[in-house]
Amino acid sequence: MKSALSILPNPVVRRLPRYLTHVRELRRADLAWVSSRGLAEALGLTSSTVRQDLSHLSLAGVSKRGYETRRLEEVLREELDGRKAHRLVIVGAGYLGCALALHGDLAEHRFETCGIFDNDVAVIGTQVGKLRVKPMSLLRGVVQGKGVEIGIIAVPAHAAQEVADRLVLAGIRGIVNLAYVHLRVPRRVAVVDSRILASLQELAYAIKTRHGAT
Amino acid sequence: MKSALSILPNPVVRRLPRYLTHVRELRRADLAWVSSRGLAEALGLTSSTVRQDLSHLSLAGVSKRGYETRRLEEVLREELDGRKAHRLVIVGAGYLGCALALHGDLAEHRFETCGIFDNDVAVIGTQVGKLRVKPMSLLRGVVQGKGVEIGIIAVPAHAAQEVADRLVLAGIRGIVNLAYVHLRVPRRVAVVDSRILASLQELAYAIKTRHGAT
DNA sequence: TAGATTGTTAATCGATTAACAATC
DNA sequence: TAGATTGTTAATCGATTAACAATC
Repeated sequence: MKSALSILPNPVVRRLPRYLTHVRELRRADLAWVSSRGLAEALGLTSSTVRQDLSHLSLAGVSKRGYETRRLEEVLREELDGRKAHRLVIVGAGYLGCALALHGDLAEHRFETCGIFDNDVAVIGTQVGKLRVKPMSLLRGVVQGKGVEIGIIAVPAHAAQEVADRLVLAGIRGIVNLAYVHLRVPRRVAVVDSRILASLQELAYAIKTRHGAT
Repeated sequence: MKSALSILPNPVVRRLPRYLTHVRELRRADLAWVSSRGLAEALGLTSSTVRQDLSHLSLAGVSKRGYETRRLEEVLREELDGRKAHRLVIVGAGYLGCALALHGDLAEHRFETCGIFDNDVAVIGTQVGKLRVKPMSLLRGVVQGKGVEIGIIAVPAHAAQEVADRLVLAGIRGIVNLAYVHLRVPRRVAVVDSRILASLQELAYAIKTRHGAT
């Protein structure tokens, strides 16, 4: 059992949400314990990998029983969602941006949407859930005023780089990029690409080579 | 230069879309050549990695000049999008499903949307772009009738497993899962998770540990 | 107790990086 | 020509898996 603030290897970080979603299922089914073998089989890993991964968390398994699902969910959420809320803004109020703004899961995981922005006068001012779409000119003020850390780019590919530049200028620390373009940003800003088209391409490749993937 | 049908390591497959999107930028800027070093710097890799990656493709670089951007885009698209179209269905006609259905990029990369489905009578029958939302009862017929290979799950988490089951039953070969749940499917079916919440969590972690990522 | 399961160390595997001869 | 850049081999690094003593 290590300190929760040690730096986890990236492959581990990317597996944590999978553990979390599976463990929630187990809890829903009222299972109080799960073994490394059980997790491994459900997620397509080896039990060794599971034990290695979980050894990074503040959690102790119990011989013969495994890990307590309640505690496991707790530490996974703590590791993934952190202790304080993450503030974010969404840029782009098309279907994709609206889907995000209306998506209750984010708030449930301590991601707080502080604004949604667009440059189209036809949508500026319209209501999306509890938010009203704001013009891009107000982006900087909101980011700095509310201490927003994260920007989600939900605009068409051709506009994404410009949006990224404005987010960087506003002082954002990380970007989730949903557009199918490569963004250039200063090194201090972290970017995670999350693009359905890229996922489709990965999947098509996996199918072509007859080979399950996740 | 190897045959394009050799099996690429997964880390390579996941980098290919990034090369592709960057190379398109270069072409737009009318740059005819790019070196491994140029690509590496733009994408945050080493030039060694770039040369290793590209050596898997049917493409030869030229000493002193690098790779021809036109040809590079061509082989990347061939590798990623394949030669024939991939047929897909979207399940869930909420904002997210509609965003996908209306998203021109898919068709441009040879992903052909053959249907959009929902079980809500309020949306069944409504028009989304060129498609009309169909009831779930017609899923199987469409999948089998049109030879659909891929299903995209764009429904709330609590409904995702059931949708996955129906897609599997219909004979789908791969699933892109946008819901924040872990799906259980038979081994022959490939699943790629593409979840914005997981990307946010990965990003939050990267920010926390002061560390750029992609 | 006997058997199952953890936590951890050591072994293996695979991916990334370095290095350099070949080449334009 | 001299210098830059590829393609590839070898070295390094890191992640996954195997193995097993400790433990409940």
